[in-house]
Amino acid sequence: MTIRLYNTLTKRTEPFVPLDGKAVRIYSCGPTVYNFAHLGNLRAFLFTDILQRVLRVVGGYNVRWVMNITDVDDKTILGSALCSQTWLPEMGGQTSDANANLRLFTDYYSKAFFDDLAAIGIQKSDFVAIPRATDYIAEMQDLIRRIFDAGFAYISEGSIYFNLNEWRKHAKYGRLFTIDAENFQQGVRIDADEYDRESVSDFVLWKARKDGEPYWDFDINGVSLPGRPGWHIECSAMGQSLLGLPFDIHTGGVDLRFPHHEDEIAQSMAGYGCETSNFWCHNEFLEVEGRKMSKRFGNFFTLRDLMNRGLEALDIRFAMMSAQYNSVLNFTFFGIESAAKARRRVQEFIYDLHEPPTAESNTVVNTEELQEQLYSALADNLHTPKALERLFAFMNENRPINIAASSRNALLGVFGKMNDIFAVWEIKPRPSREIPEKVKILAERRWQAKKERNFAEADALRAEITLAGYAMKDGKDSYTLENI
RNA sequence: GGUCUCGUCGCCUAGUGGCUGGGCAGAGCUCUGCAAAAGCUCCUACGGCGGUUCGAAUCCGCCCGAGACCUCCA
Repeated sequence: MTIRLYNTLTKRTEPFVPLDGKAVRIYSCGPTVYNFAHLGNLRAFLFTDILQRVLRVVGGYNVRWVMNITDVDDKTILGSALCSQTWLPEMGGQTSDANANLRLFTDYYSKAFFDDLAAIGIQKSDFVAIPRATDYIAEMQDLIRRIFDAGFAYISEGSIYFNLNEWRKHAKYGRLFTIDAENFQQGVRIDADEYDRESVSDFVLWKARKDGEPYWDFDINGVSLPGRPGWHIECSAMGQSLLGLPFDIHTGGVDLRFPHHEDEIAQSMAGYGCETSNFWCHNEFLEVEGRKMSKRFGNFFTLRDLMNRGLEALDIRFAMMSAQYNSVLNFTFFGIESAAKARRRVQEFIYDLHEPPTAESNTVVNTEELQEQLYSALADNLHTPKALERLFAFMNENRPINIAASSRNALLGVFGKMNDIFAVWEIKPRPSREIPEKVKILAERRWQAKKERNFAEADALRAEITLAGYAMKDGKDSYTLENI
């Protein structure tokens, strides 16, 4: 099925076709590993996960997915510096080698990042590579040399800058974002950078070494410029190295459109002489309890924070799918509860489909039509809310018990396909719970007591069963025991 | 100041000019000593004011309100 995606480059929703007609090459801006992933990060990663899953399952494509890890920047350097407040004992012992400290620090958060990915159902095996920026320093330097040789970079105070004024004479700057240079609000963050720049809008390609900070040697144009890469250059170099330019889809949060992605386009065009990506797809931000997530508002959460509160990662994954990726999502605790219940309802439906049919099971289901509806919703710019609506509408119209045996496998197939994308259910029979013998006996005694209308005794036994961690649910002629 | 997005049932999220979207919450019923689960039923909203139209939540205008981005925050 043809998939349509909103392309920030053309500002239109367009049918997607891989450039080489076969495999889809996706590059996603990954995390800067200076802290644990927060909800906003998760939304960005989940968006790309859904994207690549839809391309595989609905589009039938092979996908080559790369997500980078930024392990060198101001924050990671700050965090790994000697005497840093954020250095944890678990990271190991610091030495006088700043590069080694940086590695220890970012290793720690990279590992945490992979754990978080696994928790929210993103499989490492779906990536062809998860490159770390510091493993591609040579490639970045090569690109910087190319840009310099092409005349679009200059050296100042030991740093190298991209010359935007020069670049603007050759190409459009502002492909993803309407840039009105006259109206840049002056003075907010500009002063934060102590390096000299020719123009206020030039961005750094290579930052001069500072005392006590990590650095890499770099010889360019006959001079030695020890230092470290700028942020934007990382993605350009890794994208080219691992996927080749132009690739099919570049993803990231809306905030990255400018300047990060804009600069990436300029760099790659200036240095490699080619476009970066055919499609640019950006996920919107999320709000938490109606406000922008911020420590100031007390609504800033990492995945770990939420799991420590007893929330399930897959409920969070499911909740994120209740809004389309390119609209602002209001993340609330009530919303998580809603998501948890809705998710469980689907799971129960799947379990029930595995139960043996009865005499009532004679509804033949048009599974092709259902799948078509679900697929076309997802193919429509990853419209997960629409797909879920169709799924629930179907469930409302059909009870599992009534569905004919002949339809069940096909229907489970459809649910399986959905789960290949949503990845929050299990497609198998209801697991039989191992109930401790002790609890079984208590339950049996209570059932007897109840039949004898000895309710005081029954209630006492129910309390014991509850204490043991089980809920006893009475039916008409039998009861069930469930884990609490 | 510039650019842009959005205001839908208690909450969250869809939406086509006309045929009451979905989830969660809530209400009633069935069931029922209690509790829970499950099933059935109900819950007709679209920021305000004008306009276009036979008909608008959906198109146009104005207003009000919320939010985002504007040089390294996903």
